Amino acid sequence: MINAVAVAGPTASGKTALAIHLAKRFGGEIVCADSMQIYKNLDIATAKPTPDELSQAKHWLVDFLDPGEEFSVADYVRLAHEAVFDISSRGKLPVICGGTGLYIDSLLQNISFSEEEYDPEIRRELSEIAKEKGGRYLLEELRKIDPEAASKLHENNVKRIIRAIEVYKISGVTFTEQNRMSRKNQSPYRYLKLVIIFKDREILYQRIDKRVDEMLKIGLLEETGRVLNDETLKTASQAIGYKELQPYFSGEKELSECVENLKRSTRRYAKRQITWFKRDPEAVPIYADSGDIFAQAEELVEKFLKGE
RNA sequence: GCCUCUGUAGCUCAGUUGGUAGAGCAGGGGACUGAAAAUCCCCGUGUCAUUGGUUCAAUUCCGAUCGGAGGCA
Repeated sequence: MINAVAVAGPTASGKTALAIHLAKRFGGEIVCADSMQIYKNLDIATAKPTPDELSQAKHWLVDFLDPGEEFSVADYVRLAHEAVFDISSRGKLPVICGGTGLYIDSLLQNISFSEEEYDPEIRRELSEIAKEKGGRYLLEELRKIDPEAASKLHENNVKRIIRAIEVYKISGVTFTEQNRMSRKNQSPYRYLKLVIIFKDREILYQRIDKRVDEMLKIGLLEETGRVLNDETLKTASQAIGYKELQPYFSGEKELSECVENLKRSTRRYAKRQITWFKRDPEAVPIYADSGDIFAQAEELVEKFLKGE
């Protein structure tokens, strides 16, 4: 079994600083678990670790992918396993840090993803059908092949319906069955998953507002201008920041209004992250509004490394 | 000082020809296996400013008081 520590939590909760602290304290290296910080050139909006922070601990999977490239959990898990194995093989402690719950859990729980099991062509066709006949129709199609998956999806969630049908069309295995299979391989990790919690959400929201203002000061507008001109962007164009500021660049809205929207989007994102993290019974909470998260985390990691 | 308008959910407001009220936004809860910073679902009780009066019944009508906005001088 490989020991690994994960630092999770909502955006602006202080994950980056905590992970660096733990890496220094326990001889660790950081593996990023953030779906946006992986991209090159998107620095400010993604709150990527600064050059100074990057120099304090070795980081993996940050700032390495061209923003024109597509990326998915499957890609992430493959690369992250490699990184964790590499770190561990040299006697260092892998510290997985990021806000993308799906990535963290898929890695730690060793969810299996087979090769090449997605097809943009099928997605395009299915989304055409959804547009013409509606999500309800697609959902009924799915019900014929995988009633269990269909029962869990709402007709408006076209993206998920499409994915479930796609899996069956490509592999002949239902989405439900495929998910079951994906959990068959035991995890090679013994892990401690820390989650930063704010009991008083207002405090987190204040930090978010402050950080957005800070991003604007250090050049978020310039970065956004560059990003908006780049039409090759795929996944990266979904990053919070650029899409909220876009109406300012097109002259449709005042900057102040866009900034408010950006703060709101970030708050809502944080809320979704909180929902994700708090349902995991394995997560160990550390409380950010009632004390020193460094000290709390250190103590927990020490115990974990000792074997309990 | 006088006149007019106004005071209803955190905010902006609607409404009840008198039977204790509802939208948008904000916010809250939840789902989540190849786009996940994405995608999707669910959630509106609040001293109807305060205080008297009329009434079987007042947030709704009347008076006073206290806020706010505008006008006159």
